[in-house]
Amino acid sequence: MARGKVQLKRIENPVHRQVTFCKRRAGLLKKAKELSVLCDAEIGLVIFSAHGKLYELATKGSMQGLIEKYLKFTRGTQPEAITEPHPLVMDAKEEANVIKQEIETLQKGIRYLFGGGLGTMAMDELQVLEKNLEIWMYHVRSMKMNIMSEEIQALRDKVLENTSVSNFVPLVDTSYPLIIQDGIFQL
Amino acid sequence: MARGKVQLKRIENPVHRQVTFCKRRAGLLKKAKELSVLCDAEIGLVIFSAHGKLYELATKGSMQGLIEKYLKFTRGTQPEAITEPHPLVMDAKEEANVIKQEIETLQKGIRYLFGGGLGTMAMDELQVLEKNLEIWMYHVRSMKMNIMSEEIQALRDKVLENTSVSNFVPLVDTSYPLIIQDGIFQL
DNA sequence: AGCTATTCATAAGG
DNA sequence: TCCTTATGAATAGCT
Repeated sequence: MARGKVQLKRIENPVHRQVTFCKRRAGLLKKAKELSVLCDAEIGLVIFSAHGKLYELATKGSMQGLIEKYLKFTRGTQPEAITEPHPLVMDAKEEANVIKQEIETLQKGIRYLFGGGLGTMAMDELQVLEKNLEIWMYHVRSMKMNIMSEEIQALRDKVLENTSVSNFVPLVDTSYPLIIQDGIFQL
Repeated sequence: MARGKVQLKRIENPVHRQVTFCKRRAGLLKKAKELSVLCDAEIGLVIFSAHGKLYELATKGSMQGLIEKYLKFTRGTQPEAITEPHPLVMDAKEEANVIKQEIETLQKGIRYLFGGGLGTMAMDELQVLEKNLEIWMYHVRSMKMNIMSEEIQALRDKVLENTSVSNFVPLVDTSYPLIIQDGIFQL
């Protein structure tokens, strides 16, 4: 474009990224409108910013109508799509929604760290993020303890090697697992 | 654009219109992809040609997922939005794929943050990760406390409004900062 | 938010 | 449809 060729990768500088997002978003929406008018096409454009804000455009009619048209169109193309709301499937869907929500919150949290406080998170989102951080912390500490207990075991073996007849009493009992089994916490 | 300024109206010549449609459609799709990559945005673009042919683009995940996200988003904004059972039953496989992709992105973010895979981390790396998690937790809790103290202040103002002569004694003193100033910890 | 130097997109023509 | 080219648009880097 201008004063420097663009790299086709995520712009790391948050300020640059935000500025570019504003400019290019405007450009994209304009182009979409132009194409629709010039060539008599029906266009729907949905943009979710990295911070979750929504920008949209629907030429000819509403986005709702366009979505329905799209779904009807793709139904015909993909005949194996499920058309029956099976109770079991619905349960799985529900669960998937919960997970998606959590992922979104986590992403927001990461972006908050990256962008240096650009995001504005609500209380409930913060609660989820905090809980997940605790879970991660648990994992990290589990791994640390794993490493430590392995090291202890190795040292102990060494000690036993050097004292064939040993009256060494371990300070820490590693015959039972020191840490809780991994996988108890699920994101 | 070139060799002649464009008129913002439907191109009457069908051949010209078709050619322009092809070119500009390609350009629009390209621009949408670029915006998504450069600015980390999630974009959905649907184009129905005048003859009813569909062209589409969904960055990050599937169009189905994006449509669901969009509808969820607009449900909250538009209370009078359609709440009738939408034919949006996505098959579980597709949904799982979307989620997996999101998780991958999330992991990428984490790996980027802490540099290195979680699976094969040495003790010193784990120490760094643990410390970063603590810092993150600090940020999250600071934000929570910010929100809470703001709420307390707002409630207090309300109470003072309603009791012109007040003998109300605050339980928490917010005349001094409740939380440590943000930005003390630096990644 | 504006400004300009550049790069990009593309209308017209072959 | 693809290539070329002249030219209008978009926009990156600054301020």
